[in-house]
Amino acid sequence: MAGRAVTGTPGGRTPEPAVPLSHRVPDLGALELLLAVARLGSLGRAARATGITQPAASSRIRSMERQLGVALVERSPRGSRLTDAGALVTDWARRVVEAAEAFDAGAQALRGRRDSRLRVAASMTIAEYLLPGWLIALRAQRPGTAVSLLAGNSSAVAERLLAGEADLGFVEGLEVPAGLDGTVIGHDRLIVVAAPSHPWTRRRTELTAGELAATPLILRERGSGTRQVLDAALARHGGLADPLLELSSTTAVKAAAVSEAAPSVLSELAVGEELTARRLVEIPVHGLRLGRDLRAVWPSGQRPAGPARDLLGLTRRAP
Amino acid sequence: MAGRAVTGTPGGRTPEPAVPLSHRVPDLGALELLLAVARLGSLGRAARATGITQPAASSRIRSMERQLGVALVERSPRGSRLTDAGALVTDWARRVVEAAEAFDAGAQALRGRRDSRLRVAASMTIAEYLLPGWLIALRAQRPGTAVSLLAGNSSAVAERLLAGEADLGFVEGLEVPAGLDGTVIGHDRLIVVAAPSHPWTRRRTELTAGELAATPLILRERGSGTRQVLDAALARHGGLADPLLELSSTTAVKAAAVSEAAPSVLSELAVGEELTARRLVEIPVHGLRLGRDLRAVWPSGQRPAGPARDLLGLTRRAP
DNA sequence: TGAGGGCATAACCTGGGTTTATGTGCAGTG
DNA sequence: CACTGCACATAAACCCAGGTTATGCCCTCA
Repeated sequence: MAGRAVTGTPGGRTPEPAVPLSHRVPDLGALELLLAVARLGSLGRAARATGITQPAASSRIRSMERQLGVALVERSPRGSRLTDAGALVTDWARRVVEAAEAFDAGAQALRGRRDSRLRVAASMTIAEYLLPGWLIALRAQRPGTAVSLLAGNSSAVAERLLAGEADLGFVEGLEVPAGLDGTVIGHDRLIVVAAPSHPWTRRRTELTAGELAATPLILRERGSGTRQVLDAALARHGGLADPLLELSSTTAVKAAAVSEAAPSVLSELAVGEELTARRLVEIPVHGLRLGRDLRAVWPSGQRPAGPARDLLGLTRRAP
Repeated sequence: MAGRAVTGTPGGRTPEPAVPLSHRVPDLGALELLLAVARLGSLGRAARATGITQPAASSRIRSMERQLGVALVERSPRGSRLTDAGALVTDWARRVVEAAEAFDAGAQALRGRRDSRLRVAASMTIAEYLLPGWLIALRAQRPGTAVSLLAGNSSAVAERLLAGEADLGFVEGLEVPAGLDGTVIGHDRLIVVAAPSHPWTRRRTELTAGELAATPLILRERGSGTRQVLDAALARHGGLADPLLELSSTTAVKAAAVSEAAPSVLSELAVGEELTARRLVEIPVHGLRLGRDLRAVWPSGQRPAGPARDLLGLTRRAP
């Protein structure tokens, strides 16, 4: 039997670094401070904006420069400007801070107690990849809104809504669960991806569903949402071959696909960045549709109002 | 006069939070530890993997749970497993850690002294969005390689290569600078984007280049690479209208496009994530090609060898 | 029932980051 | 030409998050 369940890291992964990442990368506070300096053009103003004193900011920036071995800001008696290297570092820092903002938005919703003003129930994929961005936008637009989040599969989401334990739900799937109304807010598809070095990226003829079904892939474990969709879609093409590797997290699958010599099937949402950076390449498959709608749902009849309506507005394709 | 140069943050931006992000998000060390727990299934093993002792790990996870107000791991006498909320948090944490890894890879190259084994010169866009990913991959594949990075425009890259001060260059543009050989490794295009609520996202007829030229946009300041390309492309369509807003960083432009009522033109690489998360929508423009090739370049005749060859291999579309 | 793996608690230590207080350099101004 | 304002640097004292060592409890398994 070929498909062994493996939970560890795949072969070509970065080895555990001798000195952990956190000792080589400035902490979030320092990165935020750097962004503030870039934005405001002065250490003192940046200090005030981040709620610390000017000497603290000065020392923090200095120790960051020492840690990175690069001068980041040019001090002058009239303010501070980024150096060229500083501008580059700031851009990288911004991506870290943005990820941290998404983390914060999600975590805040997750903590939310039952008395939150807006209770959201969402499927895993949506909760993981889309909700944090929406929540950041919601916070910008309606700063007061407290959100709580419950993540589960479609039927769990439906249950919560029908029990009155959630105000708005998000599900991915082909149809609206019974008892709910909904609207399509976007679309997700499973796509076949491979490392740029894989032979499939050089094919002249399109891959067929049959070929895909016959090829051992790197996949999420059986029972995951994406795995179910894939199993169903390929049933008519001879069924899925035993996977080359079964991993328990989407990220592990991506990492394996990047470094191993095998293709994988993943949600488009999960691999957006890898595709634009060309760490992975999409392989078109002839005649295989693995799309599914993303829907906002609510109990039949009760159109969302108040904060739920605000959030819904942020998520709609084109209102 | 419509186009005022503004460097501050645009209107609808998130206000400076009362308590900074860094106090609401666990630090990188804690996030790394959480990932290790997820991967290894035990606090003790995770502690060892991250170079701390078991009690330290225990206390760190506990304080993270206190901070977030959510139970993340389920302790048992036989190990620790993530809770549902923990799995979600771990996914968000992974994105932060990945951004930090990219930061580290870039910073390490930036620090690289002149004696590094591989000296890379790259254009801003490539250095910002693509190189960090490549460097992570290179580190995984050839752990020893020390890389140094110099970022500048195409002519600066060419100069460095010809002066023998860089081993491999990356440029975006329509042609290979004189004296260099090169190979196309990818493609970038400028695309028109707008917030999902913008009327342009609902057009039935495709936007024309003339309409685009006549519309006040949110743009990078004059002199930036993307601005030059856009100016040139729209010259024959009546020239660019005065911008609605001129901002000095790509991220500021993105933020403004998301929250303001005006479209923008940005590199596809810069907005990949916003597009997949549908915070921005691409607006097709009839008959306007704003593509440019991404090329690896080196001095004529001297085909890259050694580490330069390794890096080149990682970046190629399909070898 | 003893051994071992896994987590929690306690007591103590350390260092990075903070604050307050003060000094230096430059620019614009009456 | 001093004076004032602003920006950054330095110094000294403090604080606490996170680390370590030592130990105990709990559960499982041979």
